[in-house]
Amino acid sequence: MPELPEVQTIKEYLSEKLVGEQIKNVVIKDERPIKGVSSEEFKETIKSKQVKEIFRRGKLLVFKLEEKLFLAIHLRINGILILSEKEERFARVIFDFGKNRLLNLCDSRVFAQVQLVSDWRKIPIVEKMGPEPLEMEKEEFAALFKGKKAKIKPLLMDQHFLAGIGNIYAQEAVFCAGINPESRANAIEPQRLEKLYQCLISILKKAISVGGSSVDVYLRPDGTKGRYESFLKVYQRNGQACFKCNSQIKRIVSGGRGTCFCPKCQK
DNA sequence: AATGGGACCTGCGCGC
DNA sequence: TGCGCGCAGGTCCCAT
Repeated sequence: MPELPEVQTIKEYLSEKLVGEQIKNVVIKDERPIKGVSSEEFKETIKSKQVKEIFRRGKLLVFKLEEKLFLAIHLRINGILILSEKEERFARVIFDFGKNRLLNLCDSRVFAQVQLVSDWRKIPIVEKMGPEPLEMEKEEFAALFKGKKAKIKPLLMDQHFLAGIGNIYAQEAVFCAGINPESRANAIEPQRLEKLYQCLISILKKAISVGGSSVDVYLRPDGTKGRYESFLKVYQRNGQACFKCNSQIKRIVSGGRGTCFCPKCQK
C-alpha cells in the first residue's frame, strides 16, 4: 500500500528524473482514474507542460506544472508509478516524456485517482488533512491525542487526524510502542505516547531510507522492490511468532481493517 | 462526535 | 487441473 514512505520514495525518485522535463503526450488507457475533467481536456491541458516541482502531502503526490496548474495523483490501495521504456501491466494512464521515458500509472483495481487543479491546497482531501508526522515535535504530537476517545490504531490511520499513515505503519508503530491497537487514545500515558512518537518517526524514516515496503504490488518507480518488508514486525504476520516474546501474533479487525498485534507485548 | 458498514474494483489465494 | 468464492484496503458516503 502506498503510504507516506512509499509516496515519499516515489516523490524523491521522480523529482530527480522528471523535474524540468516536458510531458510530450498522455495516453489514457482507462478514463476511470481521471476525475473532474474529460479525458480529452485532461490530455490537452497537460500536453507540452513542463514539470516544475514534485512534492508530497500525506499520501498525495503533486506535480506542479504551472503557477496555477497542478497534477495530483492519489495511488490509494494498489496504484503504482513506473518510469520505464514500455507500457507496463495494468497501465491506466501513461505520461510520455519522450526519449523512451514513459511514466505508467498502473493500478489493477482502478482506485487510484488523478486530477488537475489550479490550487492543490483546495483539494478537499488536502483541506481536511491532519499534520505531517515528520514535521512535528513530540509535544505537538502528544497534544493531538488530548480528549480523543477513539481507538489508537484506527486514529493513527485517520487522515484528518494525522497525514500519511496507513494500515502497515499504524500496526508497526503501535507494536513498537507496546500499545494495544484498541487502546483508547486518551487512556494512554504520556510517556507511552512519547514512545509512540519516537517509534512512528523512526519507522517512517527507516522505511523511506530503504524505499518503502513492497507488500502486495508496490514497487519503486524504477521497478525495484522496497526493502522495508524485512523489517515488518507484525503486519501480515498473523499466527507467526512475535519477534520480541515468541508468543503468537494475533489478527483482529479494528476500525474495519485487518490488524495484527502481539497480545502479550501490546497491553 | 464517533463509529460502523457498504461501495468502489479486481487479482489472487484458497478450498474443493 | 480447474473452478468459484471471498479477501484485501484508502477514501468517501451514509446511517446510527
